[in-house]
Amino acid sequence: MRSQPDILKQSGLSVTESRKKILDLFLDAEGALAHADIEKSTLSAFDRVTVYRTLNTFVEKGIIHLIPTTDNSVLYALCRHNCEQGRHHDDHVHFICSNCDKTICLDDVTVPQVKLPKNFKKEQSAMVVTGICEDCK
Amino acid sequence: MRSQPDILKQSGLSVTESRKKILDLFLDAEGALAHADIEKSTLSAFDRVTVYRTLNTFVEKGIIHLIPTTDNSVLYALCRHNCEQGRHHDDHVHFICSNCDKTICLDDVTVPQVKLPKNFKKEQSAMVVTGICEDCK
DNA sequence: ATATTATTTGCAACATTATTGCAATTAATT
DNA sequence: AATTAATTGCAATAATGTTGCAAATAATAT
Repeated sequence: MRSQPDILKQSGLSVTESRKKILDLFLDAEGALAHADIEKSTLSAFDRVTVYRTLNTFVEKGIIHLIPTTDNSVLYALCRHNCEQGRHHDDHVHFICSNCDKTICLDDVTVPQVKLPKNFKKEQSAMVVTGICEDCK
Repeated sequence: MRSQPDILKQSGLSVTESRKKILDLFLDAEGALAHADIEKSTLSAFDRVTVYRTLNTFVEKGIIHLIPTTDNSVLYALCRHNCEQGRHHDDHVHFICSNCDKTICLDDVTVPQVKLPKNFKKEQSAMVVTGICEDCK
């Protein structure tokens, strides 16, 4: 298993306290994290701005990916598979539990292909399923 | 074709200027609208707060539905099919053009079923495809 | 190991987006 | 037309996100 310094170096990033700590949170998290979760977990050890910048950097480098939501929130989750900068192999379904509100990456459930109307060209597709997760059942 | 007063009355809502106007915008729109679009289109005829409240009310009543996005934006689109309060038959794929940024409801493309892991219970599912739309091709 | 260079961080200020209470207005009901 | 109920606008507040710049830290070269 790769350590945070490895992951950071592989992405060409300086290894800093905040990046290590935030990456740790993702490695430990079962599901997705929001900016607010990270601020809470780090007990404001870092400035809000640092958290924003770190998350953006991680997305750019393909360490984490964005998850679609229907409210005005931004959710991030680790790219478990081999994502590269820019091109994500983020082809799994996301599950949002309507009871505990956790967002879980269903890494083994692949987003199915759909046939688009003529003259539409697909780049990426994402799928979000809401319902009751295994823990809340 | 139903007029805005009909739609509003059927949902048990008072017929007001702002609701008629905002509903009109959705009826005319080809795709999805954001709060900002509505403020722009109404040229600030209504207070921002009214727009927020109207959109929330429309979602509650099943007149419009939310579309998942990966940025911190909230997108709304008309429920073309027979949505009821609470239960949406919002089973079509949404397409976001990465060139013109428009969001289009692909009413004829149904969200495919996926098999969830054991102990997950599905309620709703949504799918968003990004790419180049027919107009930008 | 230390000095230099490059990168990152924190602070302050600002911008945008969203929410709440309450009085005034408008719509629905009698 | 009068009464009641619902909606709106305003003001204040909260939450969320961005930018410039100096100080601090990490990476690199000596």
